[in-house]
Amino acid sequence: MNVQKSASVGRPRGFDADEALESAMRVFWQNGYEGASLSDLIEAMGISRTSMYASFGNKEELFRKALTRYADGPASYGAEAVAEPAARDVATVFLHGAVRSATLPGYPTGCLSLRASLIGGEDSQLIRELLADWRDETSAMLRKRFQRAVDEGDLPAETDPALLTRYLMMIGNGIAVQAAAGAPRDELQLIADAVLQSWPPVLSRQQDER
Amino acid sequence: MNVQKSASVGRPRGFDADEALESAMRVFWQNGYEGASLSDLIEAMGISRTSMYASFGNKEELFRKALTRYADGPASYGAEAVAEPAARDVATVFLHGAVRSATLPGYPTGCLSLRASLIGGEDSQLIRELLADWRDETSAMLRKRFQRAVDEGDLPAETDPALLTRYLMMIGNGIAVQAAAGAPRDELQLIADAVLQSWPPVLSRQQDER
DNA sequence: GCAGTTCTGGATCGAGCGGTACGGAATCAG
DNA sequence: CTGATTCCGTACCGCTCGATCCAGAACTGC
Repeated sequence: MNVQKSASVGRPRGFDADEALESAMRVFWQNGYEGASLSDLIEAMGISRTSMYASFGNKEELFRKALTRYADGPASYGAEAVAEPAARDVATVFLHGAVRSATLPGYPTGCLSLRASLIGGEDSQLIRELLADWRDETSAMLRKRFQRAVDEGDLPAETDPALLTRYLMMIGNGIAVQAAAGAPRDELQLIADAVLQSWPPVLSRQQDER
Repeated sequence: MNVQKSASVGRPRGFDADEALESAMRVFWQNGYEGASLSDLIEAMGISRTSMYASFGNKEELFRKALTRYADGPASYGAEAVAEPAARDVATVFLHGAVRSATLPGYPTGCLSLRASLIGGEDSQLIRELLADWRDETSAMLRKRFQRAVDEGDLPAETDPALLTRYLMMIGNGIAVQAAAGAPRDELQLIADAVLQSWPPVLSRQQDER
């Protein structure tokens, strides 16, 4: 399932599979799944088509591996956030992580998941489902964490953990889009701080405020 | 520049150009620019390739016309918002419009601009610039409106109109992404109301709150 | 040195892309 | 009816897409 190991016998591999995957991740991050052609990918990876297929399977599997690398690297802030001791800290780490990840120097701006998933023809259906699954995993983590916070009295008893999660993910998505549109890190940082100033948000299902 | 009018002499056009453009808009909305192939488009429009080229020019011009239709129709809430009498009303109309537009029954969820612009190869560079220009127009409208509100004392004197605009656009983008991810309208409505509860946001450039 | 195995680069595949050429169909003015 | 004009459907263009074939290069064990 993982990257094909270079065998002990036979001609040794002429490139570093880890560096090649890093390069592929950046191309997918910049151009999305369909927007990244094989020619783009192998040029950035510095290897030939044949080597890519031998080492990574095909384009779809290459993307899966690049996404795993992304989730464990630049986008690991979700897992870090839920480990925080208080709900407010969870939100703080999550949003600051979103800002940092979306404006990493030397990397494309915004979020790989968003860039790759929003659009596409029928053939990238599997990719969109893969990315939806990944986002659902993050959502589930946050929801359980906020449920725990409610149980512990860390959040008001009437808090809806699922809705609060959606609120936080929505802000994170907005940050990623603005970063992709060219917003500088310091402005996004100020915006994230402003959002955190009114934590927790007033998400009442009962009354309509307007 | 606009849709080629059907001439007075010769064989009359066998389809309604307005209905065809509406169908094309939906396909672009659903699949983005590159994700919508000519075959998809003409099938949805119910016309042949030749008729599309004769009436709309080419794929890029068809998209431009679909975008204009989108901006004047489902996405006209930006222009409506800046006509409101107070800054708070501007934000309210803008966010409620974003929620409504992103969850219109019978239309794709989310925002056409986002779906079409986030990714793509080099050939869709012009399209991304076109969409960036459109978003910049909306930004400029809001910024000027908020500047006026500051001048009129409707907003605190230390408010940065550009940053406040970015904040509002960021929330709108987040709503669109969440809608595209399947969030129901009522949840997004609650989230938008929660954002509006803490209006105006505390966007101080001077002090860092953390 | 020699077989066996693995990696590599170039040529190439079928499919789908956006776009076009062309002849027939439908309508106008006379 | 005739000729001019315009619309429409089919077949096709060159190109790029993801993916594969194949011969040769580079390494290990013997």
